Amino acid sequence: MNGFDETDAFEAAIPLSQRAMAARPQPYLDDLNPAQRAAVLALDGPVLMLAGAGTGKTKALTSRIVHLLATGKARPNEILAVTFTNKAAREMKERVARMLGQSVEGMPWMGTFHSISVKILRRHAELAGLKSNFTILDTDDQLRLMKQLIVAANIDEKRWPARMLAGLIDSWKNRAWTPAKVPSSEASAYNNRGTELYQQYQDRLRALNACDFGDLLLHVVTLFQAHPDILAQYQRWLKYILVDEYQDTNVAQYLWLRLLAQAHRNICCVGDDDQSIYGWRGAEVGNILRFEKDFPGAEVVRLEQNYRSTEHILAAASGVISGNSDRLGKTLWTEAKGGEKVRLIGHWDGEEEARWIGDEVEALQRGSRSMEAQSLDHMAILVRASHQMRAFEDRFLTIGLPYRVIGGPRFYERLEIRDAMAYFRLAVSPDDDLAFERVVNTPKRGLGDKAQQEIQKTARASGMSLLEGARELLARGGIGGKGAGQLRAFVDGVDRWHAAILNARPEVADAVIEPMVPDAVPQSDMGHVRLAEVILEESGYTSMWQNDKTPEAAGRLENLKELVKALEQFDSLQGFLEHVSLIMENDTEEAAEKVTIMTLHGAKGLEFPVVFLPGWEDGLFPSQRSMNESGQKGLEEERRLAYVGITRAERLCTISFAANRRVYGQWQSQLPSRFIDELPVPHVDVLTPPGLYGGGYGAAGMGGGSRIEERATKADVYNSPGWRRLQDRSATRPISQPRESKQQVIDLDAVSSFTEGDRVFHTKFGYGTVAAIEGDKLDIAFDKAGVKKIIARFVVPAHEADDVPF
DNA sequence: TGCTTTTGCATTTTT
DNA sequence: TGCAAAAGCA
Repeated sequence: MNGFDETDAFEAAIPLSQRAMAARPQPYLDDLNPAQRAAVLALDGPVLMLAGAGTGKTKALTSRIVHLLATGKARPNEILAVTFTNKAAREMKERVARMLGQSVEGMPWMGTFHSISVKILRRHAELAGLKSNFTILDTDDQLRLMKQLIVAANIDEKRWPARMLAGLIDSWKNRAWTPAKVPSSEASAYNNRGTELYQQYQDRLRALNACDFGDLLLHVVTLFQAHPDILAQYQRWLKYILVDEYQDTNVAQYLWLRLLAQAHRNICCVGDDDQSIYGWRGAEVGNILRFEKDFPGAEVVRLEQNYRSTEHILAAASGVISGNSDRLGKTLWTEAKGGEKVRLIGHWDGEEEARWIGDEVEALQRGSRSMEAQSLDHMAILVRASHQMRAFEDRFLTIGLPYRVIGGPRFYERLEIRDAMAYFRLAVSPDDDLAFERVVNTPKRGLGDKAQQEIQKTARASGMSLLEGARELLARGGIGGKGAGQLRAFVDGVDRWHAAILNARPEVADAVIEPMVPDAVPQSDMGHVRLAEVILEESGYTSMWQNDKTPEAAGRLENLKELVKALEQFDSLQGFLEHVSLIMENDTEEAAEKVTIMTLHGAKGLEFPVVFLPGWEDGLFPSQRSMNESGQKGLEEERRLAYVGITRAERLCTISFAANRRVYGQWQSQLPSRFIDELPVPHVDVLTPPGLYGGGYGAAGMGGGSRIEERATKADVYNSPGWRRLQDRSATRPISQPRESKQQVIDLDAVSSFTEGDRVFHTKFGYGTVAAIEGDKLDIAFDKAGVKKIIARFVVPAHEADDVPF
């Protein structure tokens, strides 16, 4: 048992001289506005800081920490400061350090819910039925485990997918329900077998000495509930609690906090109910709405002065969010007057929208608008769903506009990285069965389903790990032919690597707590880095990719190299594994200037001078699914998402929608988002239909390039049903010209305007792609009709043809 | 076992 | 439409 050695966290060196701090003047207070100062000064008792977008919440939060230290109310190791993301935790650390003028190594309780939970849980693992060196499973492992249970339970995995079970169990854990506590109202979940499988899953996890993410919080909560003495110790230690993004807490996190805070009640929650956008993953807006009831006598401070956006942008955002009920209510204001109104523009279809935004980005980059030239880094396109990104990527690729997509696959989620990590896990703990399964036949060792099932059976029969099972199977010759030799080599390899780890650092044999984030100087022994290379070499994993001739192989080897390099910053393999299981991020900040494309969710907490918000169409945004599944609640969350989107913009915010959009390959006519009607008219500029300048088919300047500057004089144009206007537009928009002249336009430009790869439409053959060009004849690969040779003037660019009948 | 064809499906995502 | 996973085939 490793009870309270009181080593790292509690007895950590306290780098600050309390007396010096207390005597020092407090210049950080002068930097704050009255509301911020009030939030900082109210150190004792419960405080709810309602911080609107861009109101300097992090500043207030960090000042508060500094103030706690400066007044001597708390020592650095007595402050619990919780965030959701590692990024937020890092930022807070950096800012506190900067304000103090020294490092925050003495603040061990500043981190994410999960990282702090791990720290607590490792100390008391045995009380949760685990060993302190438990592993943290990733989603992959989780699903694999559940699949096994589902198969074992004779459930048709088609009808009841593992994903569904995973989601269900996750939602239960978010509500802090252990299997025993799942209410009977949930009994019908997952074909009536949800609770049963949940129990089995937890049993399996315990047997594997593993946790999933939900467990980290859940175990801590149940631990605190079952052991008041332990809870009391933490309550005594953690005198002051600060919580960021409180509106995003789920029930488990809420209980976690309440348990820790209930003794001294020095809890300061910072959040914005209007920015609660994670209800679908368990966040309870109710937590923040209920704060004053939970903590009677709480001081509520509103930060409403906004330092980010222009008044028009704020007014537009306020107008939209005011449509929600159940708000705590805030009114953002700014001293900055003037600026551009929020721009609103409708487009014919999604492609045109992408084209127009691309052109706008370029115009802004050149500085040809009323704004000085803007770096691409200052511009962002924020979409509701990631599939919307494609249109922009396509367009930006064709015009050569550098962009970055945030939210792609992460480094640590890549196949090769997970494989390599599984090898490391196996080396660290050879009884990690999930890791074993993952790599026992990667690279191919001739161990197919049959051989693996034999191993499983042997292991299960004598209740040992898969590695031991394999060992025994080999010993009694239960496995034949070529697989045997390779399995032998694999088992020996794992033994060797494990021995190497024990050798290098004998003291970690029983998994003493490793520092969570290994700061600063790595130890001089390069043992584990070399060992990692050796593992990848000896296992044949590296050569597997070297022999692979697919185009991705080179990249994968690169990634592996990067992984090994990342190891250098840690002082052991297990320290690294711990870090990675909690920190799944890839923040490769590239130097080159690029426009950012990301989801609205991903944009929370960020800001950009110029923001584009495309796809404001009912069904897409607000998302139909959200409304179907969660009704009014869903709609309100979507509205908050709109609010988040608008408030990301500092100076220029452009909202757009398209009349037609291809949804799963089908053309659909779209209605402008209902949120558009909620934009307050005086703060919106309605742009008339865009001209086509530099558009696709070589007709630069043709359609009257300056049309873009025209603005509707009647601001309420968009109050009329938007789609009617769009119908009108379909008749008058410059590029289509009056119908009769269309043919002529094509005649003039057909030959030069098509290039290979263009999408075209033919009245008889339908849609196709230009495969080759010979003079005025095109080889076109039609989607339905095969390849045909067509005279150019008989086809039109595909987007020209998309006059969807109303 | 590995490749090709077919089918089914399709928000938002952190830890 | 386009992708990923599963079935089907050599």
